[in-house]
Amino acid sequence: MDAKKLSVFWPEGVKKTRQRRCVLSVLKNTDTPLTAAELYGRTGKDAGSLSTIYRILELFTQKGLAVRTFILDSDAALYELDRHDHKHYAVCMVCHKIIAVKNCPMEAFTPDVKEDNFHVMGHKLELQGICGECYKKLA
Amino acid sequence: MDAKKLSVFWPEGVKKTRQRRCVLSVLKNTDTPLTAAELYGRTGKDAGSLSTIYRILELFTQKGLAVRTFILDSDAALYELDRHDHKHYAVCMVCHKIIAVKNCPMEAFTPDVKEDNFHVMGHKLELQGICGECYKKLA
DNA sequence: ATTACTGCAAAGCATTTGCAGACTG
DNA sequence: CAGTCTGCAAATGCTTTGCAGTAAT
Repeated sequence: MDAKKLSVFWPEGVKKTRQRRCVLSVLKNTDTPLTAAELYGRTGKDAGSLSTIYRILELFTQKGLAVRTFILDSDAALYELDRHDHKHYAVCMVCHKIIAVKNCPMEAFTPDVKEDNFHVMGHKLELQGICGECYKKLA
Repeated sequence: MDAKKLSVFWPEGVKKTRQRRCVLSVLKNTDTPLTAAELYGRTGKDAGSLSTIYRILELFTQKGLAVRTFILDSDAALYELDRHDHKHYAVCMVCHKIIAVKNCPMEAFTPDVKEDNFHVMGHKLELQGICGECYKKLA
């Protein structure tokens, strides 16, 4: 993750610091969303204190660099680079692995909320189930 | 909400207390999910302390009487009676009103996670947008 | 009576914030 | 150098828990 490549991402007027570079780098090299704590653990503290990581994640989110999500009944927020690829997730109920879903059911769907005159602007879909590996292990 | 009707819901081996009756009654008469705090406020303290409400909600959830959800970027858990009606929600981005969606896009959809051999057992869908009232108010 | 339930207060997480010092541009 | 960012520690908001007292069967 050399600085040149990262600089492509960098928004105007945002200072480059070791911590921010580090957080961006980790996000760039991960394809599943991470919690702030996971990022903290995964960076060997190069990304700074936990509070700094939270601040950086909020900054990135505001600048449109990252997106924040929540998964199921978990209470920790997940962050990932915004790759603009309209992703959804399947979550394994056994090992909690997170798997990207390639296609989206909403593409050809018009939700029936018209009677309320609701203007749909986006959606969030999450599949629950059991991943192949865990399924095999089941008796 | 007389006791007779509520007793239909009551699971075996669970004691009937004023607090539990009260929580069940409020849930029964509401069609949008509520937070523990909302329940607390709405019951005039008949449902007991906040910690009791949390305990009751967890009990109901374990007994299959209620279901727990999370909405978008909110961090508070929502609870509602489990009416087994496969509901989804549309959430207004302005006033945060929650509206039930009548039909489900997943009915005729097979998600493309087969390559991972993922066994889909359920899903969660949430629409984001602006409700009719808020839309009108926008300049 | 026995056993389970409640209230209170304190503890636990994830996340946010105040402030003084450190670093970027 | 000026303005911003970071670290630390304390504060917050939601939720859980320990314990002693209270109520249900």
